[in-house]
Amino acid sequence: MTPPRYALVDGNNFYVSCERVFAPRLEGRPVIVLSNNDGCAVARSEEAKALGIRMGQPGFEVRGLLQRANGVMLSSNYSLYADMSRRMMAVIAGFAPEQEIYSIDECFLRFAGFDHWDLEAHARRLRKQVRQWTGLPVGVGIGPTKTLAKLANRLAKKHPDYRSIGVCSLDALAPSQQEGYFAEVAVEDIWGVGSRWGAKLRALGIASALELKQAEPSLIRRRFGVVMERTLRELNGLACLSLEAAPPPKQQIIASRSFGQLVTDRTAILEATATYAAMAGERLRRERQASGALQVFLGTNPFLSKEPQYHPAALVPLSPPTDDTARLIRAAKAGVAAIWRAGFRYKKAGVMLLELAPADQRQGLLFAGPEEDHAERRSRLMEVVDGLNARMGRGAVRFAAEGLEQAWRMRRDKLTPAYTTGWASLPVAS
DNA sequence: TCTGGGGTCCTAGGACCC
DNA sequence: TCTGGGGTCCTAGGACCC
Repeated sequence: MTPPRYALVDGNNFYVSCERVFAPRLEGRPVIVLSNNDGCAVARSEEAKALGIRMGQPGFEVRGLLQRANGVMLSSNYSLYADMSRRMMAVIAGFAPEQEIYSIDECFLRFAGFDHWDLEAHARRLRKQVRQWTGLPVGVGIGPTKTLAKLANRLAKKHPDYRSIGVCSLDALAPSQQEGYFAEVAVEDIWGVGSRWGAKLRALGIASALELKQAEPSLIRRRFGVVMERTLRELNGLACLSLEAAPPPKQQIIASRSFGQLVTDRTAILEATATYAAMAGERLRRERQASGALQVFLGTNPFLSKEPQYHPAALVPLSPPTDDTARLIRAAKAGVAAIWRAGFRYKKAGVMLLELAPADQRQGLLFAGPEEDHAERRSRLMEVVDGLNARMGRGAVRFAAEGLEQAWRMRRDKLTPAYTTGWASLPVAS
């Protein structure tokens, strides 16, 4: 029996593709989707890439270019992408016994005991099905390890030999053919090699996937550590990374945002951090965890180098650990009280929940205060709040501390409708 | 005017202990 | 002439991912 095969399936230009499903006017034009606060490009259509717009490039830098090319700039519509992702992942799940959802637009599949299958043909059917049922284009790469599946996926999407098919299986290639392709892949395009390591590898004369594959493992281990050595071994077909079908419990939860405008007002900071504490709390309860410590952090705008900079943080212990938004907000306020200073223009604030542990294994207190006596009622209250917000939209029910006006909220000037998750925004076919 | 947010893992070094 | 060695825990920083 041959060893298992891995596939990596991912959505092409995922956020842009999600938008295009519901807005045919975006077809054939340069389109970019901006990060939160309408900051930088996080997704680009092929036409936008052809214009030279880079990943992470600030929106204001490309506005003119995009306008001249009849292009479109959109705010990110995260609830739309999350919903489209769920649909896409569900369709893909029907094609393999094991699936690891790796990010909003990618998943790994593992095929063990599929010796007599034509996985490439299988992947083509998968691709067609996803397109038909969700409207989303995906690419598929297949290989004996996750790293090789990633590399094959890259070929499937970028290489002229594969682009039109959208599927690439390394198994279909003779070793010499594989080497030819590997030689064409830049070393920083390998999964696990970023720009820093890429530069260091190049300094050692290792510039392509082929050269890393053929490098001396002990040298790589010594200079780059165990992670890179694993990458090297995976490139050589030795599976070092397993499929994680069930996501491990989170170790920390972060909720943070940049402000729409610079903030000098203490009340605004308090409202914002209360809002982030509530967001983090909601995620915490969804994970069925409780937090033993909360950290609040603030920051000025590091791009304004002439302004005084201040990036404080405060850690507030939560004893006993909690998943109650009211307590998280109280802790966040205490944190802000400790670090807030007048005279700075703040750009960003956030809340981190740390020391997470399963909510049902919380250690009892020897001397329980009135707080604990109410724990049962509190957790029922939070359930109701979460339920209402899930049904009626985030913020339908919220704590007064989060503020009403929320003038500090991030910019989302170019937001598309909630096509799939809001009744009022359902597209109408006529 | 204008530059995101949310995560993980590894390593080195210091403190502390025996 | 000449200052041990090893283990654990914690933290900060650096790298990576999407």
